[in-house]
Amino acid sequence: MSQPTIRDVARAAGVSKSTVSNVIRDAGRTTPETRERVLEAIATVGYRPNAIARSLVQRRTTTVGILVGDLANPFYSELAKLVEQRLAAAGYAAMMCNTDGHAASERARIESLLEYRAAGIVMLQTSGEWRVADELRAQGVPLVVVSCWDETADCVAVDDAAGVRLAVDHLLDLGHRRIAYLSSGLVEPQTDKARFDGYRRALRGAGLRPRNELRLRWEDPAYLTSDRETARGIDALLRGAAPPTAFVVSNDLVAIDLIETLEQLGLRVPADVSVVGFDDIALAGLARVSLTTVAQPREALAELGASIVLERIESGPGAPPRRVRLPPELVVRSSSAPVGG
Amino acid sequence: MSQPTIRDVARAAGVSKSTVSNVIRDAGRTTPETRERVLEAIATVGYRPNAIARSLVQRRTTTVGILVGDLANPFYSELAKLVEQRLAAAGYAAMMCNTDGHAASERARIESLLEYRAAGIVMLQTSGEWRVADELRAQGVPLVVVSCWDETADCVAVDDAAGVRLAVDHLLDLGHRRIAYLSSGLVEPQTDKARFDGYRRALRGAGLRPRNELRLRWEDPAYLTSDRETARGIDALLRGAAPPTAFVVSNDLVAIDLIETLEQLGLRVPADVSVVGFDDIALAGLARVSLTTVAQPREALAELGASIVLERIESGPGAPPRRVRLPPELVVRSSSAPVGG
DNA sequence: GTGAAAGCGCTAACAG
DNA sequence: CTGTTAGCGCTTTCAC
Repeated sequence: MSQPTIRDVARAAGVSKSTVSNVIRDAGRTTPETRERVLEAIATVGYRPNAIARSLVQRRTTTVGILVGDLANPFYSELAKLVEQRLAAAGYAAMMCNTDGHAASERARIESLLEYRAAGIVMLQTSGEWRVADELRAQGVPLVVVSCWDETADCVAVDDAAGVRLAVDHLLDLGHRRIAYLSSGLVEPQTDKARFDGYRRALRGAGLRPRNELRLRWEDPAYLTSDRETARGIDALLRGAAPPTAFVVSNDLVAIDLIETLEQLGLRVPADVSVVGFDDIALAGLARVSLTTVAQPREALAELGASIVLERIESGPGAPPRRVRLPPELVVRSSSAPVGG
Repeated sequence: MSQPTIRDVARAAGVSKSTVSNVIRDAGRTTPETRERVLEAIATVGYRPNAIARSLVQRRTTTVGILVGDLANPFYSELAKLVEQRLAAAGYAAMMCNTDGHAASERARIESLLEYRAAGIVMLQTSGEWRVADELRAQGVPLVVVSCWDETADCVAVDDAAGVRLAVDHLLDLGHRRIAYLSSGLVEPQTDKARFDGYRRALRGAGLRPRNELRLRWEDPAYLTSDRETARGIDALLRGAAPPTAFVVSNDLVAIDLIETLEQLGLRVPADVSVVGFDDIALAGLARVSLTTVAQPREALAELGASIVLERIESGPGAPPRRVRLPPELVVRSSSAPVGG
């Protein structure tokens, strides 16, 4: 036979279904004795509530979707873990969806979450290629975007411009004047734009003019596998007339990749070139890597992100938008040093 | 109003609920015209099937649980990603649960998955502290354990003993004779045992006697944060009468930690001491890290793990147990070198 | 080919 | 305080 139902419990305890339901949800008032009998019956028949049936009748689930671009990226997997833990603590289950960053699969995954009637959705990284937020709002499903700024939805992210400014100021303090900016397909265009703006403004603030040839982009970041074309580009840049003495990189993974590339080209980091990353993933702290970087407050991002969806789920729509911007922090390690070695 | 139901579609198309259901599932036979009308109605009312209702009536979900010890561990997050992708491709949703490696939370998470009536469960790492498999078998929920050997359930794992033997043989070839074994709380006791056995047998095979003082254990691995006590232990060992010239470590993360510790103690790797890890996480391949290690076939582990649960879910119980052991592969990088530098 | 009817397991009024 | 009733949205016989 299949799983025992509330009905089996009722029979075993000699009461009605509703009484059983009442003691399970401890709603209504039940005599201690009946309650006891029901509890016993539950134990003897080995009853386990059916969340599916409950969801159907209540017309709301306790499932929230977590959409993540690349779960193999340590920054996101850590965020995902933290969000999941917070949700679980509140009694929600997390449906995890890896989107690969493609709008198409993002769409498909959201469609699927809607069929499962997810009570809310947390996105870590969004393709930004279509109006997810509007779509979900139309369905009445709360959405919060974590770790990247989104004008159309609740979101919690680090202050990207301020973070990059921290990085640039640090390099300026070290005497660097020709500071390049390297971005990558690993960060959303929106976020990248904000970070680049921070870079530009920081330079301007120091009376320096951002130069176009110092803005680089690693289009298809093969993540820990330096690609040759970019390496050549960097090589050319460094052999040019006014080579950069430092790089601000929009992402730790790419920063580490850059360091590898530089060292393959025979340059020493930080003696010849300084590199500053963004994120402060665990890897950056390794003695062998020791990357100076801008740390994102991951715990806070996850905690707030989860809290906001839960709040929206539980207090219904109509609450004012919540957009939180958290302060970044510079972590100085040994990939940056005074200019000129 | 809330989401449109099959009933709204029926009304809009001027047919019955069952006819709509038939075209959705394309079961039964429907006239092309009726079918067309229904499809149109679906589009106009904006109908989206309710997976919850469907699951309830069919008494089976298309949800599978993924239990992972630590999603922040890159080895597991990559496995989790691969498993999720495979499941999604087959039309299943993944409920992700981080267990922290504690039996208590593992239990709680499984309880929750059972309430959601998960159709199957994939475990990446198990606490091994209670009989999960029996519990689940009693409930009729397929379980497959990925990446660690489990006698009581379907499982797919690398051949641990063979992997460590590869590592030891490599070190023997390099002339090492005093080879230490360092294990850690990061790997399940079961797995650790198998790996240690491989180590012992490999030594014996070379006519060497495994010595107790060369077996170390990093009890509470602070993962990328060398703890002092262990550092002292290693220091003592290396200053002893017959210090090891090489370490086989049961896990890459710990191997990297060990390298950091050794370098802090003033030893050079691999000049003074060789280190071989296990897993081949992305990190190990970084030029700055360049860890010689035993690679696990992650894609194959994930692919097989997912395929096996799906098979069990779809073909019901009674199928013979499936226990797959995959061959490991040695990846030689620069943390190992001939003895004596 | 299509529709009517009977639930899946549970909750939520509402009577008693 | 407990039981009866009426569904939640869908699938699935089984008549027509």
